[in-house]
Amino acid sequence: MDKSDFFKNVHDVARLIPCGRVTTYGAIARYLGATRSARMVGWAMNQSHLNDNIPAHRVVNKVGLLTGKFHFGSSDEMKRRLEREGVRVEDDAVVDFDRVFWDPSLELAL
DNA sequence: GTTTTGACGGCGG
DNA sequence: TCCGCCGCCAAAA
Repeated sequence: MDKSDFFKNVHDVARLIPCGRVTTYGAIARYLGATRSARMVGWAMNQSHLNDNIPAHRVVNKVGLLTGKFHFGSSDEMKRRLEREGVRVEDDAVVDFDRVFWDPSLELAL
């Protein structure tokens, strides 16, 4: 188990996020057993554009804010993709975040 | 080679 | 409950 698998794992989990649901960096980090390494998840997501079919737009911070929107082509790209999947976004924040929240450590229930 | 920053979040005061 | 510091570790300056 190389440390580099952490990034791979992040990407793998990100692909498992169901359509119309969102998760958080911390949730993914916790699922990987690195509760305090949420930042690494964020960095891993930055690398996600190198891979295919990774819905990075479904990953937000714990308050439901679209903190990574600036990493997309345009700041509205992320919001638009989420809304396209049925996730309502208002003022760069996910509406009913608790309701659409998808926790890998809970849903995947390792 | 060292220093700073970063798509965050937990934990302490 | 609210505010602030620390940790995590990789990439860029």
